[in-house]
Amino acid sequence: MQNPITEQYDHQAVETSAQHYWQEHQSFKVRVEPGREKFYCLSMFPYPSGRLHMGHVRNYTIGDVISRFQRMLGKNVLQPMGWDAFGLPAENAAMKHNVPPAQWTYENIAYMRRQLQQLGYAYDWDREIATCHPDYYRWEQWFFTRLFAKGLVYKKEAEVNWDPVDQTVLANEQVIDGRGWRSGALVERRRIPQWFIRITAYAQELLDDLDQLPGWPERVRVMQQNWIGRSEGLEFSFRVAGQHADISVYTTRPDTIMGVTYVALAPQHPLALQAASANPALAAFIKEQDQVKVAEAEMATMEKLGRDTGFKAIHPISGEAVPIWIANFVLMSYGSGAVMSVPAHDQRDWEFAKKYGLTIKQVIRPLSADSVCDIDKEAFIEKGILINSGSYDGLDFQQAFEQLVAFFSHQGSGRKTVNFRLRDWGVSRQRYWGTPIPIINCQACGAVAVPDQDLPVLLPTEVDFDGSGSPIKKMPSFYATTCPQCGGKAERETDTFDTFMESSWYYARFCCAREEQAMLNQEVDYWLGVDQYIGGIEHAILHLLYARFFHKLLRDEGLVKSDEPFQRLLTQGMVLKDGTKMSKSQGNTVDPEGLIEQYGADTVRLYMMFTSPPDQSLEWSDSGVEGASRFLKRLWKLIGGFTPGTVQVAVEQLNSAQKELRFKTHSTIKKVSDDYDRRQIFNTAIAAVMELYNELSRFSTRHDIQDGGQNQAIAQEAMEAMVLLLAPIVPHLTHVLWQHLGKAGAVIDAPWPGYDEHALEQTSIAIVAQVNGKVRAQMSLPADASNADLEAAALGNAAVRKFIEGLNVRKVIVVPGRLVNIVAG
RNA sequence: GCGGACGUGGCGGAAUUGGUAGACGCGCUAGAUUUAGGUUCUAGUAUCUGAUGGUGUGGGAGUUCGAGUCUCCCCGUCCGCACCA
Repeated sequence: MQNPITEQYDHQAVETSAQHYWQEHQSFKVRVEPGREKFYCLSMFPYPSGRLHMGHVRNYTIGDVISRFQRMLGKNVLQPMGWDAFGLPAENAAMKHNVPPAQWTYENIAYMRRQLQQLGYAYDWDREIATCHPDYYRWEQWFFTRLFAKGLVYKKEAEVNWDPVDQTVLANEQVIDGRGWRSGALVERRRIPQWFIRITAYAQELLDDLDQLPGWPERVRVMQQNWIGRSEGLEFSFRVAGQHADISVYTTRPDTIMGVTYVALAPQHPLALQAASANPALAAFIKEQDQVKVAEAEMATMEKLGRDTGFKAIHPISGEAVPIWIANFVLMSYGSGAVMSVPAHDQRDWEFAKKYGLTIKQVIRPLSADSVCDIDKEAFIEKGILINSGSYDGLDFQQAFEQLVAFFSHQGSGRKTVNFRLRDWGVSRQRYWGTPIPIINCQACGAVAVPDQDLPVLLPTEVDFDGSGSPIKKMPSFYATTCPQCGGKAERETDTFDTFMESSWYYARFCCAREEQAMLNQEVDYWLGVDQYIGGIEHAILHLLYARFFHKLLRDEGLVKSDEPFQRLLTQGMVLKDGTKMSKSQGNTVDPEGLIEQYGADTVRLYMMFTSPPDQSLEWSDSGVEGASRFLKRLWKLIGGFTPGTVQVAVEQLNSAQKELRFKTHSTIKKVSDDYDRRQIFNTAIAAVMELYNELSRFSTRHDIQDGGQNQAIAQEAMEAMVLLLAPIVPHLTHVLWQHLGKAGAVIDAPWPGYDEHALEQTSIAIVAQVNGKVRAQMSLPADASNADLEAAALGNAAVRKFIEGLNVRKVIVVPGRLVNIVAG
């Protein structure tokens, strides 16, 4: 290999040289090393859509910087990469370009893998995973059959979008303005049997264990908390006058029960349907509400609408008869699809009551005089003291809650209930390009799991893809089979799994990616949990919740030992251009490949890390890339043009200029180390190194840094620090410069630099003198000056005296090492 | 509507524990080199003022010797959830 040290920075030569070295030495291949501290750094794996976009580059650069930093700290770092390879885009591409989804996917993977390698990411490619490969999805099928045996999965009917022309199920994104995206036909709602996993059985644990995740951003935890949506309340029933059926309701405000003036039903509620069967006007109203629900955009501004059913409910305490209404704001999918309505103390109930002239009865009064309570203007929704509630008068919320729960429990007509907003996870997709669900349906035996020895259920890749539904639904060679239990004729499930299934456990499979005999092996005990996970905020809820859930399922199957998969989470911000998200549909993308060609991978990496903190959005700027490139050229020129010497730094012999530069070097090491490790803010780390560069550059114009003495030694120390501190961000350039500085071994194997406390000690420090909080003078004082010395220096300062002349000094505040503030008046 | 984050030069952003606001980079201005342009280098660059100095972190109040940072109210932007009983 040609020596890439040339006068001009040749990024191509530099990057080829470094990448060759890593490949030859298998630098990033890792194995379990018991007793050695590990670090597992994972970036969310990409969908192989064809080419990398800037969002990928940002995500993977952040992960690579953290990985390389941890490696320099001496840890055994696992950084794997793979492909979230199943999904709808492959099917769309198949139809558009007439190429089988498998071929399209594998071609994209090959292309994107090369792009990632160009960027110099330190991945252990021996662990590469593609989720569409049977070696991967077979274990997902196996695991599903374990859950099936435990009763953690079940089948029930659920709604899908049905295109009556194409005779196919549509994903939500394929429904545009209520019509199929290809046929343009009005989409219908159909109920078909689908598989569900009981995530609700883990709802409480998923909520509680958020407390075990201090390394996650607060907002992600809050989002998950809201999504799980736990509430405590009372569940009880109303008898319906003249009917057998009761109406079960759930309330979080049992204290307002004496204020119930009507009961509201969801349009789909059984009693609503019963009332409609004898009343065409009601039936029409219900049908109308069903249609409105399809157009979700209108939900936001929807007016509250309802109809009286004519039925009366009997209040369980007062025995009073109250009307039963159908209301469009009551959801069939939450609670029991019916609510007790207390218009005085619930704003929705209040609006509804006002509109239809229903009674409003106040039963709560404010606790304090500050609260505004005007039932004529709006509902009073705060908790307070009960009134107009018979024997419950005078109680507060908590007392009323307990007494009412006791009352209903004693009667056997109600109980305290915990409700979750979280629904069970529907995993069936009526799609081709996904993991086949390993179930055989037998007329006699019902749903039977595919036995272990028959796994995997292979997804045929030689398919005729015409786009009207999944091809395997039309392939008897796939679905015709026999029942594993009775041996009779049976059919396979032709649905495939939601692709969130694959991404819910890939982090664990990376620990033992080539294991052929099991889903996971004991290597996961060494590598898990993931110490640092990096990905987009758009996955804050679904992916991260499903993966947490799956981890608990794996734990309960004895496959992993911990409760949570991801210890520390970094959610990187979007890449924007002209103020909006960079995306194909916006037509404002910048192709990373062209940039890498023009400027090199290091410039692209540096720019990405320098422009914004990782969790904030990044505004694209072409001139910013130029700036990053300029800095690397300057660095190259300074260090590449320097000849390293053999003289050691002799701390005791330094003059003040040398001491100053050395102070800068070591304070930079200290600051940058903290930025990488604790703060995870890289733009300020780079800025600090730039400052050190500027100082060294100034030093080199005033002093001969090739003097064979201390100037050279101190300059060299600064250069070595800069190379090491930038190594995680611009690994190629620093690889070559490290060699140039005459160091043995590669920079990736160099230890992270420590700083010398002694170098941080200063003999004199700058102190600010303030008068009444305003800066009036800068003073240079000995570092060991006492508070009294500082005060005396400030009071004696000519500039300060001008401002306190004729005033009484009332107080002097001394902040050691920083400032003196004189309060005078 | 509810929940969360945020608001600092022409721009991206810095100020980590309440202690010199504007680090670093971009852009811009002037000069040097080269000169066809670009590159590179040097100096300057919040704002008002001739200067001393005054003003300044969305607006208003407050706490403090001292507030970009803490408290309250208002305005605005972004994100999430969308009638959750």
